[in-house]
Amino acid sequence: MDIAEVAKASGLPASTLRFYEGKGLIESTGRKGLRRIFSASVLDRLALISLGRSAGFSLDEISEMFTPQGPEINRALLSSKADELDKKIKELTYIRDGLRHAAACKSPSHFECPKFLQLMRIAGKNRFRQPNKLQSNTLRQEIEKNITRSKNSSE
Amino acid sequence: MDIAEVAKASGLPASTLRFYEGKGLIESTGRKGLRRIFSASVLDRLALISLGRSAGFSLDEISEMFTPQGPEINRALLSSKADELDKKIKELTYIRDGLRHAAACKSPSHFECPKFLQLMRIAGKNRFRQPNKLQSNTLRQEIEKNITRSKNSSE
DNA sequence: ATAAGACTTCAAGTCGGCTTGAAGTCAAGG
DNA sequence: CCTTGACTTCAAGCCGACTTGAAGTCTTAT
Repeated sequence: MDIAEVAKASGLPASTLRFYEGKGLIESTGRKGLRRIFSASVLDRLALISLGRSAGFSLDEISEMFTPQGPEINRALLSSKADELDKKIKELTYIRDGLRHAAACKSPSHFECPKFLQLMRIAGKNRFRQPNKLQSNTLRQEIEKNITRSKNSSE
Repeated sequence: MDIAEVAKASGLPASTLRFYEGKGLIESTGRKGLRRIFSASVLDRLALISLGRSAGFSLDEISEMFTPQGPEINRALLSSKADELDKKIKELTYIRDGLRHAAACKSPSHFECPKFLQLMRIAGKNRFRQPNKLQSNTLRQEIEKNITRSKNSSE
């Protein structure tokens, strides 16, 4: 497929596809003259990237998930990401309930509604000043530590 | 409280507080010389802003939730936001399950695992090329339409 | 053979959400 | 009183994720 076909099939502009290729997120299988040729499997990959983005992962994080440096790190990383998502889901659930309640509540100001405040407090637990980008360094380091540990213990 | 106290109590840097004030997200109750004075209630507000941010809302969206132009729009907006969150939560749940499965799955490549692909397909339903910022224009317009409609019908 | 038009590269621009820096003001303690 | 250091303003800078524009190359249809 050429880039226009991929663009159409994926819904992403060609500029984004080039950008992603530059970042190493996708690969073209070759060139015909200057023009990139993609295999259809790039569509799965793009779907996954899109999904990852919408789950709040950065492009760099997504490419980490894709490019396993060993067979294990990928799984560990994946499941750490799943845990992250799990926390996020719980948080969002509280916030959603808070919003729903606020929308229905008769209190003149939401700050005067104890139920709302409580939901917000639960939602805000152990999260204040969370960074813009998830600090995957820490995450990464943890995983690497684990792997090192398990390598060591198996030697 | 002066800005340093608010900063300490909220965990946000003073620069962010000034920035938020500039955006109209928070207000200082006065000045002492040049220095801003805040009332303690700004902390609730900041907690809410933080929460909203972590729910993925932009500062502009958050300020819309705060500044009701009528008594009704706020509730309608809030509950639209809750619906948005609900969709997001469902999506994230599928993605999380997908990641968990991928982490546990024996297939050499995730693309070869039918279960994973299926989860990803469900997660990806009706979402491809979702914008960076939620297009709250549309949302807003819808709400305004509703309000206009209900005003008209009640007149 | 040539012209249109789809592709290419690379640099620069955009947007949101802040942060940083320079230059100035002011309150409080010694 | 005067220094110090926490505050102030305003402009510019930064990061991620793209988009846009200019200038060039190729394919293809006539």
